[in-house]
Amino acid sequence: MDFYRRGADLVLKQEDFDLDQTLDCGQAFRWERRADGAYTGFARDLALVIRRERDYFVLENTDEDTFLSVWVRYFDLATDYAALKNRYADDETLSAACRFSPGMRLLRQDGWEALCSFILSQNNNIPRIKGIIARMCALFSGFPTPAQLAQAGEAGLAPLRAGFRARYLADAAQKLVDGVVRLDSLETMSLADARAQLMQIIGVGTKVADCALLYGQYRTEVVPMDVWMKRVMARFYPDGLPACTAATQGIAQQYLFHYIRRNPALCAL
DNA sequence: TTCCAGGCGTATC
DNA sequence: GATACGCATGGA
Repeated sequence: MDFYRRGADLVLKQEDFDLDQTLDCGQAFRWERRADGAYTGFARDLALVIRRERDYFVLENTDEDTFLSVWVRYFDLATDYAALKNRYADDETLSAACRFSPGMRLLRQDGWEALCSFILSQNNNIPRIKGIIARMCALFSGFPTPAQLAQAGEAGLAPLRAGFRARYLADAAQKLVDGVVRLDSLETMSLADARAQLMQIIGVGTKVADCALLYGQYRTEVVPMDVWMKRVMARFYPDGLPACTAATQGIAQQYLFHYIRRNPALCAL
């Protein structure tokens, strides 16, 4: 990681980082790709335009303080992905997945946003998930707080066209407002306790809870088992993920998920 | 028209 | 604990 200020922008030299592979791989739903390849999106309420330029990235209108305090963490720039991929190279399938998207990184998203996003993901497809979240942000002039969603209630969320998931979203919001569910200690809690905490919410089962923990709390030991990962496990890992994934199985999962989504024939029997 | 989508709640065995 | 089914919505 090497960076410097250039006018109003911040220039970043960063290996193992590709915008398409990181921002359009099914982990975050609020980044939009412009025709020129730049991405516009948010970490919490902080907006960013980021683009690739030759051998570096440009973060528009970003100073060093904001970069260091927000974006280094959000893009997980302090983690050595070359070292991770080197370890994963012991496994043939994982090695192929890493070669397929060598610039993928695990985003450290806001916990509440990740929870909402993956509540909305169930029995749904990615373009529609993005659409629902876009309508939600439009309705509330930004990503809504739990209090805003709770006040809107299930009926107030009708414009989102989220279907049966509106009730789940409203329940999550209400339980956070009431303090029944707390997100602030999920990062350090035992995995069992963290899952149990989240699964008090109607519409949050093991898979959604695990996504909330991986993408919203950086619990990299968690592997969300969606239909695609179940296919990957059945086809390549009947005895479980290899030992080389160690405590970062969640990141390994993201390489595998993206690989199989873009190459579904690999799991055809 | 029918099927399917980063699942979950409920009923039933 | 395993399995079957409905669920809102919209694109293929």
